[in-house]
Amino acid sequence: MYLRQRVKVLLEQAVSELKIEEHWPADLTVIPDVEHPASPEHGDYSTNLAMKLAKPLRQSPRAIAEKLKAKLESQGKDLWDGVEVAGPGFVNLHLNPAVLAAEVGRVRQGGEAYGQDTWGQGRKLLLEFVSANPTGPLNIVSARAASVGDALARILRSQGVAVDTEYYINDAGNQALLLGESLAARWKQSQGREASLPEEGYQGEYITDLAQEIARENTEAINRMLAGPGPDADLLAFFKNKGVEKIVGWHKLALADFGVTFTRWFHEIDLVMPPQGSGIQPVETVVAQLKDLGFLYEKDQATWFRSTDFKDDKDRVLIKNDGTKTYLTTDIAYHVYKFARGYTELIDIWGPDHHGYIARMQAAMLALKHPGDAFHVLIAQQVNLLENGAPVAMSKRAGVFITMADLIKDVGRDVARFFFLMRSTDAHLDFDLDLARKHTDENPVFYVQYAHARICSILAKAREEQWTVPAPGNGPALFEPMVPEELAVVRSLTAFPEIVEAAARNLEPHTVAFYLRDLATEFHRFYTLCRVLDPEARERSQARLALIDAIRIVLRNGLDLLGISAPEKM
RNA sequence: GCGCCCAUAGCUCAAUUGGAUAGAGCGUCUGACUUCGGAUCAGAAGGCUGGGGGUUCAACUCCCUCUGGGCGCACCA
Repeated sequence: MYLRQRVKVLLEQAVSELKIEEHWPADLTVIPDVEHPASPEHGDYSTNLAMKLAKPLRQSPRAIAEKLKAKLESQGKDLWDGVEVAGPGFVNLHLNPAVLAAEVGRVRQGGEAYGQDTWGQGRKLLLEFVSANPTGPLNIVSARAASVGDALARILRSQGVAVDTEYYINDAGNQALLLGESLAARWKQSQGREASLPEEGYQGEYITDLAQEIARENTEAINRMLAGPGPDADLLAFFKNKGVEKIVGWHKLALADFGVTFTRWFHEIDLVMPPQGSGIQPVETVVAQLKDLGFLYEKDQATWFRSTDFKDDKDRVLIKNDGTKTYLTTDIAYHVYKFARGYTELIDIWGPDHHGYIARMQAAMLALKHPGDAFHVLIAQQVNLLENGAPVAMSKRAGVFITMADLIKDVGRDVARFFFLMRSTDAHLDFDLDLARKHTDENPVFYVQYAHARICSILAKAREEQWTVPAPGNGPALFEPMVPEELAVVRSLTAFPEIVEAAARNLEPHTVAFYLRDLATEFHRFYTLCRVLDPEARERSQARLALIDAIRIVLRNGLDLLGISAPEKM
């Protein structure tokens, strides 16, 4: 049990005892907030419990705080250096430095598992992200979504949540058709035949290149089609299928280069025509369900879903008057299929242009009786690439843009990931390419990695010089009193599990990135002021070796949660 | 016009989800090791948290309103 959890338990015990002794109402339920005060004078932990109880108990917060203080003092005697009531009714808890020192051993004993927890066990979650149309290379927003999704998966898993990740390939709709038409047109043009790109077709140069590539690899098949009964239709379908396959291949490659893998790549087409034995309910089933539930109606020869029953702005068409289904229809079926596979929670990460889409999908999930909190959408906001202080102009339509693969090649995997994870997901992000390219102290990712490498270097030197590094768990405790820099860094170490837990609960991976930067700062400060290997003070040196080893572990574990490497040398 | 997101130091962003004196990085200025990695550290300057009103012990955080930005508002995806 991590430190704060122990404090919470003590607090809960105190309340339940006071309930009896003070005749507090038995049905009194409070969840104690135990937090780190902003100011160190206010202790290691502090709770606002007394203020929260003031109203239901009709007593002054300070009086309640005094009672809590007395209880805590007697119960956790060996934990505290002091307990005090402060301000309007805070109870501030100062930890005994020996307790803090012991945490170093706990970190080292935990090793890779330090920071992991089990409260998420029993949750079965499907995280869907990127899911870009297979009509062109992945863009920068996809890179951001990939960073966030992958980090979230790692963070949630570390808390015991069973997470699968999935990529949805939109290969059954208009966009895929347009891709096929664009490819076919470009190929025909290359053959000197009359053809023009469709109105909304894809114009990028990669289309022309891809068309050539497909033609080159499939000359026989194409010749057969040309000689067949319906060459145009055959060619369209052929180029569509081959094009999607190729582009999905690009996506897989770019993501693999980025260190992002998915449990499953799911094809939209499988909902339209479920493969034999797949157990997938075709999209019509969902339409029928919604109809049975009374949420559908006919208007203007189309079938509408009354999503306004669930707070959507307007009702949505599911089946168009030409008989085909909208994107939403298949997407609803997809999400139903996610639930059908036993996932109790769905999280989707969407691009900024889809936020208007959230309400209708939530409406559908509610209509189909899935609890409102079982489906959650995160928006990965827009990314502006900056170069020489000015935005990099990009136009997807014209095919002029920097792809995810370009970016990774340019700045590297670790830098790209860290930059994306330095911002909260739903905030716009300015990505400074010049800064990202710099391998200097200005680049924040190196600051954190450098701390790790520096520690590894000291540990290597210690081995070289035959220092004994105390074994995890039973090494000498840090001597007392610890200097302020040591105390500060140990406090940061004890906060790590709390940070990861909060990041998982709130789906905010960026807090881990901020934490790591702060921890690196604490270490660098400690390093500057405190010599680790000092022949004049062997015992203290051993304690400090244990300390930096604990820091190393937390830095590595934290970087790992973000999918970023922890180099031993730089 | 309607809906959602955003507005915090010169710039880019945090703020433990309603907690105590709003914090970092970059930039600017001033400093620091003869020794474990200077990709480092210390200090200074910098703020009416866009404006106004409200809710309460407590508001950057919640509610209302105004201003200024972004994005949506398809029988596209």
